[in-house]
This record gives sequence, C-alpha cells and structure tokens, in this order.
Amino acid sequence: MSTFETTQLPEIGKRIRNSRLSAGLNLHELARLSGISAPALSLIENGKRDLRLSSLFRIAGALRVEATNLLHAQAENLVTPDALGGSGYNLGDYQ
Amino acid sequence: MSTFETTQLPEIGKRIRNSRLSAGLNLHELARLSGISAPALSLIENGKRDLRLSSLFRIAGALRVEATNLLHAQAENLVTPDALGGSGYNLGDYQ
DNA sequence: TACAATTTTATCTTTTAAGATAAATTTTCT
DNA sequence: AGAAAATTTATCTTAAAAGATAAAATTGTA
Repeated sequence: MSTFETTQLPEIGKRIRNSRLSAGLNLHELARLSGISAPALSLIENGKRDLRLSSLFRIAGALRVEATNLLHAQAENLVTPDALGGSGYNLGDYQ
Repeated sequence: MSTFETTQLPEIGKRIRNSRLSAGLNLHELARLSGISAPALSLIENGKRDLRLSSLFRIAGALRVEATNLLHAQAENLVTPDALGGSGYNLGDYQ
C-alpha cells in the first residue's frame, strides 16, 4: 500500500476532525453545512476514503479553514515578508 | 455551477501545467512518472476533472512540488518567524 | 507546405466516491 | 446501569474518476 493511503489520508482525516471539533460541530452538522453525508465524512475523517478535491474544498469552506491547512501539517504562524516592513529580502542569519 | 468547478479547478490545472512545463515534461512523460494516463492529465490540466486527493499527490510527487503549491496561488517567499531570529512574536506595525 | 510531436477529445470498461438509509457500535450524560 | 446522542459500519444505487485505446485537432519544425 502507498504511504498516501496508510499515512497521508489518515493525517488529513485527523486534521478535518480536529477542525470540526474546534468548530464545535458534530458529523451531522458538518454534513449539513458541507453537503457531504455523515457516513461519508466518517470515512474521510478516519482516512478510509480517497476524497475528491471538490469534497476537500466543501469541507474546508464549511469549517472556514483553508484547504491547504487540511492537507499538510500547518506551518502555523507563517508571515509574509511585507508584514515585517523590511526590504523584502530574507537575510537569514546574516547581520 | 460552483466556483470550484468554474474557477478553482481550472486554476489548479494551470498550476499543474506550469509545473510540468517548468520540469520540461510532456504529458506522456508525466503520465509515466505519476501513473495517471495522459488523457486524464489533459482533462485535469484543463480543469475538467474533479480529481482525487491521491491523484493530486501523485502528480505533485512526480513534479517534485508540494501538493499545497498546486492547490493555492503560492504565497511564495513565506518565511518562518524562527528564520528571522526574533522572539517568535510578530509585532506587526508595533515598534 | 508537409511531417512529426504533442495535446485534446471520444468511446468503452472498471473502479470507487458519494448519497441514502438503516443497523450496530461507541461515547456521553443523567 | 440505562437512555440518548454521536459515530461507525453495512448495503444498495448512482455518478463520476481513471485506465486504455484510437482518432482528431493543435502545435511546432524542417
């Protein structure tokens, strides 16, 4: 089996579940909001379904999170160079 | 029709095509690398197919890009706070 | 313009996502 | 423990993704 099926899909499912619980929703409510049935959501959250991109976006929309944040472990607190008011270059360790 | 079908899928398709061309591959070669047939890739690149997550990851893997970068317009040059050597807090405009 | 390579479209088959519903299981609360 | 709520699993149906192949259309080049 591929690492996608054994590792990535389950991880994506966990992120969806975390987001749903953070939003204080049960499967039935997320089903209503996303238009994806509760049984299907259960399979997805448990990493047992290779969902379509449209489903990922519907879920993300219903949970008000970025689809990207459901795909990968969040690099949370990323910041654009602009927000730092600097030259736009990242000087790294240089000083 | 949803904005996903009319807007997002075509945009994702364009990013895949850009990445493929940047990698100097034709559809036949990407098909071989990703295990997705050239006709299917053509539909995907033209935003006419609601692909599965596994397909997105296989394509990203073959192109050696992050799946995330195919999903959304890249916020290129994002930087982690750590790389800036600061406190970890983003002070924004505060000085 | 002709030829070659690439891409697109069409058709057909197989596989699987997803909906609906119901039943079973697990979790939560009184 | 018992009842209620939530989740999981099963079954069946429908829709659509994806493979294979071939043909048509486009694009690039000698």
